[in-house]
Amino acid sequence: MVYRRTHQVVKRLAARRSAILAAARETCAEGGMAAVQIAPVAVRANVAAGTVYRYFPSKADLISELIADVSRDELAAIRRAADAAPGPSSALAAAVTTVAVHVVSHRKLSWGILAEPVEVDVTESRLASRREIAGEVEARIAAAIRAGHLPAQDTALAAAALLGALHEALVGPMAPDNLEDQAKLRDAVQTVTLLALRAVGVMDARARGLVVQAVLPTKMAAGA
Amino acid sequence: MVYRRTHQVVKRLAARRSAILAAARETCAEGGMAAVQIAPVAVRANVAAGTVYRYFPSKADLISELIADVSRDELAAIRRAADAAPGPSSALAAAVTTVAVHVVSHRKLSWGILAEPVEVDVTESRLASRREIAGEVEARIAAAIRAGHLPAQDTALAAAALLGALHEALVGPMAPDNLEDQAKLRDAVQTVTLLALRAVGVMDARARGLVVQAVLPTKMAAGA
DNA sequence: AATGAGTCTGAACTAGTGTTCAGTTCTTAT
DNA sequence: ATAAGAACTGAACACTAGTTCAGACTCATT
Repeated sequence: MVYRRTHQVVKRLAARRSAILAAARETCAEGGMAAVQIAPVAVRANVAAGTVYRYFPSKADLISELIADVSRDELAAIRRAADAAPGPSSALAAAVTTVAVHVVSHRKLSWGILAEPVEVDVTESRLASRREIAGEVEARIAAAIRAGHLPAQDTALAAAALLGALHEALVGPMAPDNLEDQAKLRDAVQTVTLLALRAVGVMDARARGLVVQAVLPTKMAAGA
Repeated sequence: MVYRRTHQVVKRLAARRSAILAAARETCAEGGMAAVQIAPVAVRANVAAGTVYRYFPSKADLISELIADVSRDELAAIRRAADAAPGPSSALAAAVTTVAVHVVSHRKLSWGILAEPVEVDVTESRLASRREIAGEVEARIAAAIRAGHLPAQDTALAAAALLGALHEALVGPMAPDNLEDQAKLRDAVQTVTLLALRAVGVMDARARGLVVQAVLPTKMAAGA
């Protein structure tokens, strides 16, 4: 007798896998990466600890997938925002604003995905995630340069620096902790976006205009 | 009979303490923070594991002191460089350049001090360290603003963003890994310093001049 | 219904390190 | 020289989480 997975079973398995990943994501959003331990995640996903290992070979794999997952969403949001912009400069501004809004909206999650200490080795996955996001930003910078809106420069270094500025100022340990207030949060996003754009050579006055344009239509409390 | 510590003994104890800290520092510089474990550090300092605990209550304390120690040196170097500059703008450029040169010269150590995962909790100490450095940079930014060389802005956020840009571009996982080459390393430092200064509003042409001035006199391979 | 393959459970196992402490060695003061 | 306090040693201990696995359960096939 050959046992064959019925469609229903396949769906259930997929659902369970998603549930585990979702539980990990929620746990990370609430308590940071340190809280993402097998036992609590399993409880949250309504499975036993051992079951997690039927879906993910190890904790490192689970977290790596979590990172990839979150990055995928982030990247999609960046592309959507940038593609909707009228020109290369606004596209760059939109991309940067999107990142800024995302990280302030889910600070613990972002911190966990980006930089928070983890016991297991997820450097590979984090690196890939950063490369994806940085690559997208780099492409937008390059486009703005080609359009003559920015001075020629090392786009890879510029993209890395730009993202580093956003992250450190908005989600790092130095980030202001009173960002509960919507107005202040908005201010912070605008200020940092402005800084980031100036860094790559957008003229100050022009940058202000772009940032205001880009921030206004963005939903500040955009869901995951 | 009262045992009293003789001067010689006091000196030996202090020397041993320093030796342990130095061993920790070297270990971190070579293998990152992950390599800073009690046993290896003890071996390197020529003491037994237990002895470490006569000088530091716990590993967390040891690492915290290490972080404070490195930060102290860094801060001193920044102040020295900035104070030697002729005006507020050059002082800021000198400060930024100093940070850039330091981090690229000791990348593993910097990464370990700044952000590398550690098992024990050293967030307090890292936060303090960042606040010190950021505070100094912030003061220099504020001075340049007062002198009318920079537009008014949130100096705290600007300092955080500026340092974030340097760190991410030069020591983070995205940093180019071919920085062995002195020339490329120098280029990277210049490029990123330029970006950082532009971010806070230094005009592009002026920034180039300041950076060249600041980079030239700096010893690229400055010792710890 | 019976059967066997697939899946789930959760207590037990494992591994790697920080930490302790009884015994040893060194130093000081008489 | 000797006693007592201080410092040092390093093997043993403890703790924390990730991982495993034998048995229980569920589901597809005949």
